[in-house]
Amino acid sequence: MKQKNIRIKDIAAMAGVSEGTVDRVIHKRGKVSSDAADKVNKVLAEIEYTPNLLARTLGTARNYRLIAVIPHPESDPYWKQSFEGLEQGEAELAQFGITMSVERFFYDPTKKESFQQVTLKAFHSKPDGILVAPLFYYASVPFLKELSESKIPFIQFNTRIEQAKSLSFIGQDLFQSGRLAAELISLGNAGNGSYILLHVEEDLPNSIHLLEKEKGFKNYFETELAPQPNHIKSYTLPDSTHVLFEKELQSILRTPNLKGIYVTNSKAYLIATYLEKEKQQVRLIGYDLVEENINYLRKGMIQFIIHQNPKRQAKLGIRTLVNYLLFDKKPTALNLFPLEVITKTNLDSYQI
Amino acid sequence: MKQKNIRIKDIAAMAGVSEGTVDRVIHKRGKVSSDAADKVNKVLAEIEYTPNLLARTLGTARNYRLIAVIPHPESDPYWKQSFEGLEQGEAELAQFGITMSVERFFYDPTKKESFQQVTLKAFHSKPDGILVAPLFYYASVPFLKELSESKIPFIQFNTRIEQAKSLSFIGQDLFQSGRLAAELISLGNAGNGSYILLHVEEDLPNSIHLLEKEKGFKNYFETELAPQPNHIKSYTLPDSTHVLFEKELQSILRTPNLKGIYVTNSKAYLIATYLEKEKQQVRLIGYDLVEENINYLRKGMIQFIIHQNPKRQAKLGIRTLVNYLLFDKKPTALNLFPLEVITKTNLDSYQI
DNA sequence: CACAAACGTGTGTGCGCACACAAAGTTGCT
DNA sequence: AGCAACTTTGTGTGCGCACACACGTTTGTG
Repeated sequence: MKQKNIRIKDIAAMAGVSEGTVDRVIHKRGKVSSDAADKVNKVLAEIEYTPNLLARTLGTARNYRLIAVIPHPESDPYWKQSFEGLEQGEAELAQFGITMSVERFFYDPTKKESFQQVTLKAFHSKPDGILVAPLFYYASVPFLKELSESKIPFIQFNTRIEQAKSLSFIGQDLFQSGRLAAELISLGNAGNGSYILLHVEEDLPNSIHLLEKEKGFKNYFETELAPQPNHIKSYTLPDSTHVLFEKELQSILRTPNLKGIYVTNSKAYLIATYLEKEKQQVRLIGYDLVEENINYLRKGMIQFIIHQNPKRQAKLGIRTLVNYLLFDKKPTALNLFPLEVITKTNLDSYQI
Repeated sequence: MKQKNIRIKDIAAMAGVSEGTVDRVIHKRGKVSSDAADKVNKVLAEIEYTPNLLARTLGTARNYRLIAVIPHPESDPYWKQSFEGLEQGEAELAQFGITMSVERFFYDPTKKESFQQVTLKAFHSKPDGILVAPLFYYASVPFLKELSESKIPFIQFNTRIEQAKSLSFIGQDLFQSGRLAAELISLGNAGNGSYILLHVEEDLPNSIHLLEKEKGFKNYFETELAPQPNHIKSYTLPDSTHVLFEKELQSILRTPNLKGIYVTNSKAYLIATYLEKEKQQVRLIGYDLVEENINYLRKGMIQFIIHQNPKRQAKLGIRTLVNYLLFDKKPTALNLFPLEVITKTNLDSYQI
């Protein structure tokens, strides 16, 4: 005879008290004599009570309000994918009859002020939980601190502010990401060569995440390929519409013995366009499955894309917040996503 | 004012009938006058009714019995991971108070007879659903046909028998997998060279999945690297304890201008051991994150591992069957997993 | 035309839990 | 002792759905 799932009712019977008392003990609502509490706790210690999540949620499910703070989806295809992840996460909830609204607050990823403005608004609307991509370090610190102090649970994703006491961080280890890029760019290129690291269209001082990648990239060459005399240089390129963009890129491409270029964000396609025009053969590595990158990956102008899976990150963010709010499930503090390597050949297997 | 989630009760009110009638229409239980049915259908057409899965499951949830047919977990670390995936999937269910048992039927992956025996047993126990890894082609075809005929829903994973009418296939595109291996093995190796494809400890004629990989591997060289004069050869190696194993491997490793070896299963570490002993530098590519492979990946003796994520495959298999049985959700016929590329550097990001 | 069978429809119950509220028991104080 | 004020305990209700069952209506048959 199988031991069926144990219900509160069963526990009550075993302990010789009423269901209400068991409920009070489990939820620590007080108003229980130490005598009764002991009896219940004794039973709870023996058996392993796992509440039925279905029943729990069905009965309760008040209206939660979540806020997601991310860069504007139109600012970059990458953030568009995050946005879609939010939508998927929300749809998933609807299935379970959970009326949980996910409001989206967008900011301009190139403007710190825009981020500050939006986070202020988010904070004041007092949501039940927040999912935030804190791109700007100095603007994020006080905001996240405020959240902690007012006990609004929040999850960081994509970029991590370490000292913030978030429920969880969802994203990748960017230092390792840089190391991976270095490994892939140097693979099979025995002997000495020059490698370029490019930050394109970015406000570098404000972007810890890019600097992390740079550190990792250089670290790999130092630790793994030390005896080989490789030259690593990093550059920052302005907006591609800027007059200087082309000029500076041209001079970069004239680096002697240039073996590879590592673009630290999703803009590798800008470089690929150039290489194609000049018919120059250099190994090119970038980030994110955005359409332009995919095209150049297919053509063979980009060899590797490191995929961050923004969609899955956002979806998991929503799911994690829900689990916390509804089911009282504490997530792991660090949820590091795999560093996914995409090539021309396995690309299709990653398309949904 | 927000439109709350629409319930059966609401539909009943809108259509001017009772809840029971709506229920009968939705579930096509008959016993409804065409008059009443029309009214309900009209309402259903206007709104988008999404039943509350929580409530639905809570009320029903009879005891389902699933059977998983996989190679014995001790036969190979790979199958151990599948096994763990089954466990995780089952644990997930328990949370929701769903009493669904997942019985495991194991077979010896090197013995067709063992597979036949186990599948027969599985079939006769008349479960509500089956999850099967059909490694043996000829033994699988009649079994899967029987399942179809007796309307037992089943899901194939890992290996796919195309003509079988399974609910879904969960796994990878093995042809592409071979192509990917070819791309990675040839990367940066300009010019001509010799590449070896190795089937280790396998009963080749019975293993379509390995032949698919071989086809893909060769296809890549033909289509993508055609002008380069590369030599591709494939070999089959016996059990590593066999006297011939060492001898044959030695002769293979003496192939002139040998650039890379592609091992089509999880046994790449056997080759790595050898290369290490002989201090030979050859690019080595294999499958699966089993411990021995991981060690050699860390040492740099194996350059790439293609990861099949057996754990996630198995977990998803369970989940898919549950969704089908409990929620009446039809899965996609083909659920192709990404071909994940693991290197020394991104390995840690894949470890859980 | 009466009465049974077939059909159509509405109501009731339980799934397991959370939470509100009523009932019972205890204590303190005059 | 008597009563208020508090503490502890038990019972009831609803979440949305599936399904059983009872009631009401139509149709068929002798």
